[in-house]
Amino acid sequence: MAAPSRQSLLEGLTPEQQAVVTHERGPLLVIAGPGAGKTEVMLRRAAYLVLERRIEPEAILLTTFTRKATEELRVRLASLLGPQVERLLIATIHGFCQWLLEQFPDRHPFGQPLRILDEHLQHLFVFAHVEALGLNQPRGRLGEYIADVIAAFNAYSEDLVDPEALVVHLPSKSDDPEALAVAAAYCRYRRLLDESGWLDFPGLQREAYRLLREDDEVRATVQSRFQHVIVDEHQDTNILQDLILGIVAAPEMNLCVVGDDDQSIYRFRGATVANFLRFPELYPQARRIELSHNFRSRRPIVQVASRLIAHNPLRYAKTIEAVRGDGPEVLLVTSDDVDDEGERLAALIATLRAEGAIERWSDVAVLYRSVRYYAQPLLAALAARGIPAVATGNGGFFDRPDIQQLRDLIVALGWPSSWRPDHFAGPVLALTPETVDRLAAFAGNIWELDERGLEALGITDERDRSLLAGLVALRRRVKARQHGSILVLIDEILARSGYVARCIERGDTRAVLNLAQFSRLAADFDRQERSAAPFRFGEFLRSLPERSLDEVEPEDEDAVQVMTIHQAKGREFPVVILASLVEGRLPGRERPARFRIPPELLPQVTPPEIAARRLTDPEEALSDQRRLAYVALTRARDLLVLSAPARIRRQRSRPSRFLDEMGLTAERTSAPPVPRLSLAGTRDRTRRRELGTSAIVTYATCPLRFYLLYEAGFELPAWPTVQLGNAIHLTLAALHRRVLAGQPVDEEFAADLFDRYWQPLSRHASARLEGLYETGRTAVIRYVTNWHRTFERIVGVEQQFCYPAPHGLVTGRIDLVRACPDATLELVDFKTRATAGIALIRPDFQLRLYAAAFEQAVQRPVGRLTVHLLADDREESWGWSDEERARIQAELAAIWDGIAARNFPPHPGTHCVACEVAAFCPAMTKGA
DNA sequence: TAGGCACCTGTTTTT
DNA sequence: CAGGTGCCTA
Repeated sequence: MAAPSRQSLLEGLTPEQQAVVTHERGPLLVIAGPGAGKTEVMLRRAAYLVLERRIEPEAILLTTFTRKATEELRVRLASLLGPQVERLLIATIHGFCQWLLEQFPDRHPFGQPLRILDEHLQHLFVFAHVEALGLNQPRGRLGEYIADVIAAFNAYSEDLVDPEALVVHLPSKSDDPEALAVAAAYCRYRRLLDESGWLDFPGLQREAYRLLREDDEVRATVQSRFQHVIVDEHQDTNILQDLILGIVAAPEMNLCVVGDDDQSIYRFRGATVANFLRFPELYPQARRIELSHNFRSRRPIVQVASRLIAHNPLRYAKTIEAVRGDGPEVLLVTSDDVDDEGERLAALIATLRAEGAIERWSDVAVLYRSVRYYAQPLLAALAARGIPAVATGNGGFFDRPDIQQLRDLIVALGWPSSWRPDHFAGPVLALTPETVDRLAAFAGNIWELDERGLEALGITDERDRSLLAGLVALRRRVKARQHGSILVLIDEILARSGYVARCIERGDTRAVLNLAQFSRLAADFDRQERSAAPFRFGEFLRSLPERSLDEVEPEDEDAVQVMTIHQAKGREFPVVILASLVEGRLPGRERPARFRIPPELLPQVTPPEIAARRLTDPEEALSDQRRLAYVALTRARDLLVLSAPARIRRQRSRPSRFLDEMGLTAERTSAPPVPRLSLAGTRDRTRRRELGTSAIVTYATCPLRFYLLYEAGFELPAWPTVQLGNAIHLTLAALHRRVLAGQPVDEEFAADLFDRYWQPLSRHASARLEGLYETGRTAVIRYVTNWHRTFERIVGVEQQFCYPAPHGLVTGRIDLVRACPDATLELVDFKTRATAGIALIRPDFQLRLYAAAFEQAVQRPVGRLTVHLLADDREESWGWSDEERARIQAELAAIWDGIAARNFPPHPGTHCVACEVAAFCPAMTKGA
């Protein structure tokens, strides 16, 4: 691929955009309004630094807000930079902190690998330690209380509140016993975390900040590596994050922050637009560039939005130019109350489609401040008209009957007295009505029945009987504590009932996605709670805040997009309807956080006036909501519809003050005329994505397996053989690294390494695991004995690569790279399975894929591809030719097309015996 | 203008 | 369930 020239990096950009790309050194503030093309400009700047200024890619740090955004940046930058993109650090700020801690494992007490509490794990952690934290007297529901407490903990951490100082000084500032209890709990929480070696998300940042500040060597290393720091979405950084970035960029201050003060909507989570607004004050030498062309929205939309946001007192004043020119006027839909509003909006959407203003339902997005609470009337009205809609942020995960039945079954397996007859009647088991009746009439203990007993009960259906007998057997395993994990129970129930296979067969992808989410929830539980006790799992589920989990929706349907304004951020739609513009909803009533930090207790890093304003100023709260409305308005490309009900339900209410501020009056109107739109070129491009080689190989063997594992994201019980594979993999990687470092290795060293990597994985001792341990240990020792002659040829270990294929980015890691006598490279992949199992995973395809990707990335010819079969103590090799390169590229393109077309049929074959999702597969279960 | 009672309503979410 | 709003009364 030819590298883009300076010319092409600047092509098609406005002079302001070009100035951002070519800015030489020193702090740079980029104020980028909506639709200003900021992502493209940022990426071109990064590419420009590498290609024109000859900055090493490693010297560039690019941070953004979400992981999804980092993926998008990586994929898009790959088309400018090629495989070099791998060498830049593109990460969320959390990701950067994690990277930093991993770089310096001996400079902090959190070990390696880091154990990070994600959202669910943090909830579980607090839930598991309620009593130790002194929080066992919750006010209201336990789940809500834990959520509030966690919010307080995270706020304390991110504002660098010293826990000891908090308990000492809070009593003089506050007489709220609850707040005092939470402060004390925070102290214990921090101590518990430290003792157990877990890091929560704020802890990750706090620890990175501490290292950067207190450890001169870490700071010097990091500062000398990153000569350029580019920060996306800077208006949504919090105080701690901004401090971290400031230190990293400190020596030369090549700190480029990109953002829009008008789109800062994460205040409730600790983000401070002040970081962005104070940038010129903090760095007086900073250059300031405004990107004020809007390439997205028609002029009336830009005008209305600009008029609204001008009412915010603290902002950079800006004039935005609507490049796309004039368009239809903004529509105002009035209604009696929120039920009426739903009706009218549904009718409007139907009309838009009927009159050809839009071509697809998904051209329309309806935005609410809260989908959970506000969207029901619209969803009902759409459903009544048969208009498809997806509502993200609906909180309805546990409303699904299948999820309920699965949950009830699991709890009942461990705690039979929780069993109620109606738990039998659900879609997962799908028992016949007669069976359900018989079971409901039965007064005894179902778990004590065997197959004959079930027959005696009058259960005649053979499938029902064997399914129930299977559950009884499972209950016995649980009772004997032999089941291992909650994940095993889910897997067994889904496999025995055939529910997943039935869902796949009738195309119910929604069910599959939600079952996968349930499996992830259980995997989190298993990771934190080693008890595997169903009762505890039930308690955990009950402890989750009400409606805190969304029902997962399939993305690919053509459906009206109903979502929260927060979720719409960064996206665009031809038609946007901003609904429920009524006082009390947008703007809503400000409710202060349950546990507040007295500003006096904040450490000196925060200017007190900012701390105070962020937390308490009602004017700032209103500004925040105005920004929220602004974000919503500016999502629209062609048509913006505002909807203002006269009341919420019965109580009188007023139309949102924001309507006045936009210069619109909420006069009652009849149905507004529908304008004609020309939507040419407004379609979202299909998202180019990043795929690992293992995912691609999986698709190549069986698209359905790929779907279940990588699209739906099923968590499955770890098969013992997978444990073995992991341990061997880690062992060989460490062994090879040592060889590469020029240090001696022998059999004893290899065996010790294996012991180290095996032990943490074996929780339950069993004969099976003992056998696997012996197998692994032997294989590793034998490898050193018989293959040490190849060690001198090792030139790369666990070599990462990425390959910008035409359809997306392929990433992967090669176990081992050896030099060949003819100066070509040999790529080696280690396999634990015996030859019989090997044919099933297409190692030749995998290695050719590696070769195609790797030779691009390192620009050295690959001559030989090798699979090392540890179980058989032998290697198998292939050559690598132009012909094969062409073939693999064609195959890769076909795979990518298949994934993009969402084509996921099962591909049955001999490999199915080794497939962990065979029991979910219609092709397998039908035959059986 | 203050006080009391009835009635209504009910954030946002990423790492 | 709990806190706030609005209406009514004194």
